[in-house]
Amino acid sequence: MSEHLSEQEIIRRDKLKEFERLGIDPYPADLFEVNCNSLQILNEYDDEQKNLQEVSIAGRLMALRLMGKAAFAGLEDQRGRIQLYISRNDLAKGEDFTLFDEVVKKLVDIGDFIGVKGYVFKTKTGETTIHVKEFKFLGKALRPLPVVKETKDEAGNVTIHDAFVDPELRYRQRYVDLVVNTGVKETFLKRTKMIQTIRDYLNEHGGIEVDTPVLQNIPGGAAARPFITHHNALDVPFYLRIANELYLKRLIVGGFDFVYEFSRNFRNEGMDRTHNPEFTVLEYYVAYKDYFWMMDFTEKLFEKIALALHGTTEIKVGEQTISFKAPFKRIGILEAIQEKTGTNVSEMKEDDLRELCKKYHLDVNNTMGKGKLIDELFSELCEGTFVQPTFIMDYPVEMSPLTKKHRSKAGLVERFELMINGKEIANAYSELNDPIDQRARFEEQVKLMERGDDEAMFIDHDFLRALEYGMPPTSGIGIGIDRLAMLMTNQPSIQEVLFFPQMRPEKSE
RNA sequence: GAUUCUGUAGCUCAGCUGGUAGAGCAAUACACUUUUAAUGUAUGGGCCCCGGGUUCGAAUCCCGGCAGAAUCACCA
Repeated sequence: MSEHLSEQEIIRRDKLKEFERLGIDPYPADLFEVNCNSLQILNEYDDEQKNLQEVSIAGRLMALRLMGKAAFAGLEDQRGRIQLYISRNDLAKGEDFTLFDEVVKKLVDIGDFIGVKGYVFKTKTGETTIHVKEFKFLGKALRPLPVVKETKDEAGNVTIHDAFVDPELRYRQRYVDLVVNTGVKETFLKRTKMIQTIRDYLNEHGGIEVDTPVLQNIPGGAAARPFITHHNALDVPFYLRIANELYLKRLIVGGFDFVYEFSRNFRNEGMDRTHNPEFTVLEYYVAYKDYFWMMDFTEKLFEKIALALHGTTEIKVGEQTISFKAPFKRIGILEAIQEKTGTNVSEMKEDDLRELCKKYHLDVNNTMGKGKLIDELFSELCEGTFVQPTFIMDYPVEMSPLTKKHRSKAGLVERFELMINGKEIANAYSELNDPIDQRARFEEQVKLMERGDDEAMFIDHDFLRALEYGMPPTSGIGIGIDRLAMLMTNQPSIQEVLFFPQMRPEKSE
């Protein structure tokens, strides 16, 4: 860190010496008893009853207006902001006015932590305020916070002055963003509530939350480039997981009927407003179920989340209003392509599919098999058009090496993806539990790899061994938690729903 | 990875065809016991992202870095 201090930082450091001179510890160790919060006071204070006459509250000083022998301050705690009224006489100890004249008027800065005790009242202008009787300094801020102010016009429209908006500063110094920008905390609290809702729902239905390895010998369960690392004692490479699917299925083999994990996954790929190198996927696997059951179960979950967060199933996302009311629309991928292009691709050969892709100016090459070409057609021409929640069903077998073959449609598998607002939010299937078929599918992947597909899967022999011991029919799903959080909080970028989105390291000085 | 735009005070931003810096808020000092973007008066604060070049002279023009944003490509 730079040794260079700004004028304001030097002044704040000098104030520490003043505290010392006055015998006040600017970083006291003892606890400060808090008996309420700002939101409670604003909600519960009744000027007729004169309740809340002994409140004790602590937080960060975010505004200070000195008025000679009195002062108004804004105190911000976890729940919001409350005004304080501080008068010189109230803080006096006999004839000693040090606390007001020195501490409040000179040494306290915006950003400092303070604790106060007093009674609640309403000012002339009707603002609920704490009349401070006791004042305790709790912690000095040596760096000045950006000062963001709000004004309201007659219509009640809020104007924000000097907003702290530079995305780089906001993400690198999220702690400042959280302090200064109202609404940021709200987004993250909603994310937490969303995860709690999911956990409750899964637990209610018999789900068992588990943890499986992040460091894996074989990065399986998805098609993606992994991060690689090295274990010194064993002198072997390890991969950071790109998915946890194969481990959860091993647990189904082991006799658990319903397991789930919020899995932090890592993929060594590009980053943009919908991709972070580490991201969270919820996966759950339920024995003796198929993908139809999974659709029913999952749409109810989404409806529940919407209700828990917004009290309604209609949610505004950007320009769109999305209805999370179950049931969701269901359509086969081939039907979806036919709907958009007018071409029936179900009987087409690989070369014809490649020609069709070229007709739509899609970027294709010879390493792409039939399945990948269909996937290309769908994701380029169709995916973005599904705004309302829609289950896209029955994918080509080539793209789905871990999925059970369709019970009646040749060449397809029992898989669905859930599209919302033009994005894939979930991916699920009737799990492939035939070990001989699974081995053959892995071998297909090896051939793709030999053709140059750098995202084809590795063979996981231990996983095959597990399947050979027998796995019950099972349905499993993966849900992109960050993307779901973006939808549910109406945020346009993944960085807004991750506390600390990945960024290039700051240059050290 | 490609293209476009951006980088000036703690924060938000001005700064023209080149003449070595400005505003508001914040800070400092004084006044003010119900203010609320408090007010009034005064004051201080800058490696103009970094490194080269052109020039008598560069925040400004040119080249090269670095960092960020937006769009596109790959992916969830």
